[in-house]
Order: sequence, then C-alpha cells, then structure tokens
Amino acid sequence: MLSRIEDMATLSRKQREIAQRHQLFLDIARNLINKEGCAAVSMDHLAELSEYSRGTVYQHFPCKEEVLIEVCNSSMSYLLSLFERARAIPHSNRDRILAVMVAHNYFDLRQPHCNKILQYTSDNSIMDKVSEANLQQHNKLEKSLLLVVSSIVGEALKTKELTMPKDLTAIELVFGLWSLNHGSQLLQAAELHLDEFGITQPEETIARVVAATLDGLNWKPLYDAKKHKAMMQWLKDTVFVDPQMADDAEEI
Amino acid sequence: MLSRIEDMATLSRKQREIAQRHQLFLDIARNLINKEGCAAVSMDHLAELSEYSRGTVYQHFPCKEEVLIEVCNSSMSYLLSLFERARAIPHSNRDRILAVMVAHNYFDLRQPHCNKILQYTSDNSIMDKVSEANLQQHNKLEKSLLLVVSSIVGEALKTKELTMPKDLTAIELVFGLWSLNHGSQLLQAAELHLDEFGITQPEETIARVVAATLDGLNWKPLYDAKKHKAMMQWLKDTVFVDPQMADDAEEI
DNA sequence: TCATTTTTTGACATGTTGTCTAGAATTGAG
DNA sequence: CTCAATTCTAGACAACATGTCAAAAAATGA
Repeated sequence: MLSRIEDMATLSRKQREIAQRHQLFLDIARNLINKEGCAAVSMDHLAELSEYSRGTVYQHFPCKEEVLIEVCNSSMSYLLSLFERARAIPHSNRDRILAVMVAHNYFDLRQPHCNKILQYTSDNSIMDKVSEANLQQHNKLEKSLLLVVSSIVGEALKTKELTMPKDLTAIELVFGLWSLNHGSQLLQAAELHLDEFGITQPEETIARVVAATLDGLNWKPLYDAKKHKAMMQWLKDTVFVDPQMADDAEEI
Repeated sequence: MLSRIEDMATLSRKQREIAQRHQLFLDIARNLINKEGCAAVSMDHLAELSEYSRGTVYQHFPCKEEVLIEVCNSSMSYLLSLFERARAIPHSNRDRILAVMVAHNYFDLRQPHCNKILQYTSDNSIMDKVSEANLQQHNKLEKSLLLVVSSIVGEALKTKELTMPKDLTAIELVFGLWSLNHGSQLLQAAELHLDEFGITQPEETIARVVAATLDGLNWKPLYDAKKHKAMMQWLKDTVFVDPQMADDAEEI
C-alpha cells in the first residue's frame, strides 16, 4: 500500500512510478473481475493487459490471491467510509441503522467485485496463500465495519431508544442485521432472477424487513411507513449519491 | 442421475458399474471439497484417487464444473426433503418457519460442501460451463426450497395467524427470511471467528432474530421465550437428529 | 564514460485442462 | 468356443497457468 497521495511527495520518481504501476495492476484486476469474474484474473492476463512482462507482475504480487485481497481491501476501506457517513447523519439511531443498509447497498451496486472476491476466496485453500499483513488488514476492516453498526446499537441503548430483551445481546442483534444484509446482497448477485418471484426492489424489501425486526424489539421510534419511505428517499438522493461516478476510494 | 435405487434392477451389470463409478467420483469430490475446498477438485486428482485414468473421468463429466454442480444438486435435494419434514410438523406455522431454519442449519453443519460450491460457482465464468440440464435442475431445486417457505407463509395468511402489512408482500417476507438465514450461514462458514465477538451460538441467535422479525409483523402466536426454547430443543432433539450419520440423501 | 546497482524480461519446470487415438475389454453371433 | 464388432479405458498431446531464476536492459552516479 504505497499508493496514498500523501506519500507521493516523499518518494522518488522511480518509487512513484512503481506505486503507479501497482495501482495499474489493481485497476486492471478489478476490471477483469467485474467483467469476467475472479477466475479470469491470471498473472499472464495481468501482464498482457498492462503490457509489462510476467516477471514484473510477480515483482508486485507473489501470487494471484494477493492481487485479489488487495483489490478487496481497498474497496472495503471505501465501504468503511460510507458506513461512517451513515453513522453521522443527524437522525435517530434507528435511522442510522437504515442508513448503513442503504450504504451497503450503494456500495455493492458500484463495487460488485468486492463480494465476488469474498466469495471466491472463501474457499479453504485460497485465503491461506495471502500475506499475513494483508490478511490482518482484511480482518481489521471487517471488524471495523461491524463496530460501526455495533456503536449505533450501543448509542440507542444509552438513549433508551432500545432496550435489549434478556435473551438477545447487542452484538447478537448486530450479527442478525449483518446476516440479513449480507445474505440479501449475495442473493441479489446470484443468478436467481428474483424479479421472477416478485422481488423487484430487494433493497426496499430488506429495509422493510429490518424495520419489522427492530419493531419486534421495540426499538423506538417504531416503524411509520411514510417517514420510512421519506428517509429512504433522502438517503438515496442526498447522502449516498455518486460524487462523480467515483468507482473507488483510492485515487491517484 | 442414473444412480437411484429403483433404477438399479432395470440396468445391466455394466450400466450398474458405471452408475456406481459415477457415484464414486461424486463421493471423492465431496470429500475433497470438505477437506481442501473446491479449488482442490481437479480431474487429475479425481482420477488418481479413484484409481481410474483421466480419460475415464472425462467419460462421466465434461468438466470440473459439472462435477461440482452434481455434488451440489444431490445435496440440495436432500435439503429439500429436510424442508418438507419441517413443514410437516404438527405445530403453528410460525413454528414451521422456525423448523425450516433449524433444518437449514442442520444441513449446513453436515453438508458444508454445498455452500462452498455455491460460493465458488457464483463466479461469472464458472456457472456457464455446466450443462443446461444440471443448471435447470439446480434452479428448480432452489425454487422448490423457496416454495416450501412460501407455502408456510401462505398457510399462515389463510389461517389469519399472519396478516401482511400493505407495504410488504408474502414473497418479500420469504426473501427476507431467506437472506437472513443464508447470510448467517455464510458468515458462520467464513473465517470470522464469531466467538471472539461474543456470538457463541449463531443458530440460536438467528432463530431469536427471526422471532423478533415475525413479532414485528405481528405473526401469531407472538414470541414466548420459554415456548421458543422448548420448540428449538424439540426440533433439534427429535425432528432433526442424525438417522445414522447419513451424509447424503443418495445412497446406493 | 563506464562500473555498479536495480529493474525487466522471457525461458523453464511443474501442474491442469480438455481432446483424441490406439489398445484393452466386453459382447454376441456363428 | 472363436472371433469380429462394439464399447470402454488409458495415457499422450497441445494449450495454458503458475512461480522461479539467470541473463539482458536500463538507470544511477562517480
């Protein structure tokens, strides 16, 4: 990860070139994943498309898996920034939960490769090829994402908007919400033809189901169809709106 | 799919041998997936472990993807039978929903390879290599699974145990429940170390979250901690209990 | 200018995929 | 029981991917 803007000034011309090339490889990989899936990412391919040789690619990444996890991590840190934006909205904590859901959906629409990589690498034999450093960064990012949701729930407990029942802890609720969101996004990405079943707006549907869940836990303020709809609209139109069709947090 | 018991009698000795060998390859593949992941499944490997030659393996499967989807389909039809067993319990429809969740969890514990395959094959370039027939069977199985849940919700609507609110349809609720379950199982299977966060019994947690969701929709009878716990216990001890450590619906 | 260091290259060994042909085994007619 | 026809099996092959390495090329600096 040598490609951050603030580092650029302190690096020599040569080092900047290397960092730039590193980013080029990542960009090519991301495109490949979006267009043809993870299986299409090969060192050969990367070399060919970048017009460098295989050896040069191996200078940057010890193996294909390392490419994938770096692309994934860079997207996830962008997702984290979206989550933090969601947490910061000046509304009830319930609405903040909603905002996180919208953020996640916004992200998955624009960065479909991230889930693809996560699924591809969930296979046993793949994740244990990547470097310790990137793996740790990956875990840290995942934990940070959960912590954002967790902190919103914690805040709601503090303000008494929510009181946990005896047989469910705050972190368990977070796990439930996370599962719901994660599951729906994978189902959306899968070749399930949800519309054939009558699911035309999965995002709205999940938001509604989350609302039912929070109602079931008596998280105040309870669901109000009109306000819910208005909030969703506001989030989509104002908070999570393409800045400039940016497709990654990392820019050079 | 020539390996069903009832067909055996009508086949010649040679045909039986072939069917048996077909099953042998599938069994080896399943073991490989469980132990080392989908990436470890190779035609070479299959040939070596079965002590047949590569050519023979290709006689049975045109490609590796075909092996994977056949293993997956065979497991999914077992899952369908579990779902149907869940639907048949002599209790409220709410409890039947719970039973489906327990069934799904029971299944994923015993057949972890099924989710692994689904994740592995979600990559664009993989699913479009499999034969039309197997792909259709796969879609049909997926649809059947959803229909079981859907029919339980339909039954609850008929008996007025549940009334859908204006802004949520029955099928959307099914999608929500499906997402929740699917998501939680993938998160359990991932290398997330849920216990570090304080999630020691993900299955119980998700059942509790589902209960909250159904409460939020006012699906009667509402959640009662004691009865819920008893029902979970009964399902796990009585309904979904290893018959004989069977590890697949297909037996020879 | 040229020696030193670094970067880049492509050939190589190894392993996988899917095809294809020659040889082995099985079958059934005489 | 024999032998030709048919079917099945084995493994060689070309194509491609991976990761390594030594030689060639380029950059650096006295």
